[in-house]
Amino acid sequence: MAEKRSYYITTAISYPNDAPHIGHAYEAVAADALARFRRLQGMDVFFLTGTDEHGIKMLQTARKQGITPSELADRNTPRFREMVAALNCSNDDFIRTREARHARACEELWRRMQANGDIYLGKYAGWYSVRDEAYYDASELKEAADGTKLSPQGTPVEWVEEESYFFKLSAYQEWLLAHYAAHPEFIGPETRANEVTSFVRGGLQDLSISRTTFDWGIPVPGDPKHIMYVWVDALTNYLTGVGFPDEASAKFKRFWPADVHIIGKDIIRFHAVYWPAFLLSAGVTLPKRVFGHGFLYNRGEKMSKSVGNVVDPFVLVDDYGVDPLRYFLLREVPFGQDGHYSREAIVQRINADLANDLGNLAQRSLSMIAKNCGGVVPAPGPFTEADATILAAADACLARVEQAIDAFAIHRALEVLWAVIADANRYFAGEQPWAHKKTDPERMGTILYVTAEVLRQVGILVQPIMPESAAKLLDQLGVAQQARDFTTLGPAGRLAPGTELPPPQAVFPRHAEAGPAPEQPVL
RNA sequence: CGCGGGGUGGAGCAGUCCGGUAGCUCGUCAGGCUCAUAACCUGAAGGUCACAGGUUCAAAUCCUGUCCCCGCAACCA
Repeated sequence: MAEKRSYYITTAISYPNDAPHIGHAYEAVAADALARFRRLQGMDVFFLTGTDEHGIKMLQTARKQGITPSELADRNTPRFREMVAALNCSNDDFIRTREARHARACEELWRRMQANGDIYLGKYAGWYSVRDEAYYDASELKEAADGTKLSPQGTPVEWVEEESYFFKLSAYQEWLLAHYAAHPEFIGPETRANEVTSFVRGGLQDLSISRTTFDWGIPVPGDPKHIMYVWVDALTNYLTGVGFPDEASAKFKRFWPADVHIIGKDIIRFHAVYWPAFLLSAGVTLPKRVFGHGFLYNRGEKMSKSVGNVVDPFVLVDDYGVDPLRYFLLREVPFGQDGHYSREAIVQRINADLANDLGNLAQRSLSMIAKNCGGVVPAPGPFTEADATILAAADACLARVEQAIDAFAIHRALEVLWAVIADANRYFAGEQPWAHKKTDPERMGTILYVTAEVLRQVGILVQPIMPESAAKLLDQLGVAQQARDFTTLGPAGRLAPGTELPPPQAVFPRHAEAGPAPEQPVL
């Protein structure tokens, strides 16, 4: 009995200083689809998400609202948990960085970096941007019209002097470059890898990794007036999630190193530069990949509360349903690139792809089976060339979809499936099963069988994207619960003639938008 | 000279790395079918591939320059 391969996938942990928005939803859904895909491939998957509750921004937001940071975290973290649930994500754990297990992990990581001689106490004097949570070199600064200094990102900076621990990041520059060269798959997509490489080539400075100006965070071991820099804290969640520092634990041995960290493109630097350096210093194996997805824009505009185009993921789920929303996000936006969303685009996808193409194919074939084949899967006669061709196309899907998923091209995987769905609609129209009803019922049965078999395979392959809808479709095809993983694809799991089918029901109804889209831009 | 992405038929995109008949989805128009969720199938119209030079037998694709748009920098991943 071959041992199952393990697969550890994470999202970035969300910053709960405000309610979740569509960007969080997008990342969670993408990671979930990947996790579900690997499970169906037979892998032993661990999927982690959570919230990053420390950091000075939490402190500031809390102060503004007149509450403590822990109250703020307690108020917002549940919203993220609920969002993940509302999106039907299959995460195996949900980590909060305030948990005791996480402090243990951070402390241990710190001690090891220290033991390795990479942490030293110094004095930091520099231009600090509170908003960016980062120090900047004087040469990086810009000046505003009124003469005040701004960070390269345009945020205000102030001159700060404090005692601080430093991490010898500079010592890792060459090693990082060598690592990128030796593992070109480490950073994806390629454009992000190029950015990171050129950033590292530009030279790395030691990183200030502690603060003494506030106490919201994890204290430095042995020097508790220092609080760990929020990124040391946040990145370590990936280790905490699988049991670090208990490296002997079954979980840690099973799942570390992570197969992939799914993150937003804006935090690539932390994951592709700092994180591997920390881990190398601490003697912990590096994650295999870091993948930065793109951003979603509302009709080409940045979402903004003042413009009124912020989209609440809960509202989208209510309006369109979880599965259509998941499908839209993963089909419309090439994974790794930026994308746009709008109500029109979502409705367009739902109606064209889900209702017209897939839903209608199921309906037209299943209703004929219900009416003309006594509601059981018909026994096919000999296959014609057309039958064999469409079956072969369906059988070939798995390999092509796997290839796309391996490349993190989720949208391509869906393209592959929808190409087969289009072929099947063409096949159905061309073979005209209804024309054989009276003259050649066996031929009709064969066509319906072949169509249903194509639907079975599509249904199985689309489970990671739309778990509930795929389940409904497979129910209607009489596919047993235990016959829905990828080993049943291809000839191995052909529909069994004679299987009784439930009365067909529309799986993907058309969506009629009530009234004009509310967020029409008036520009 | 802030950083990054992009300008391809009405809309949104692929193709650009590795030059060689310009492709897809949606929309439009015409036809077909009638099993089906007014769905499905077929066909058509529609593009000097931002602009200007250059290299080449040949450029959307390579080189140089120019113009324009968008995102980051603000309650963002």
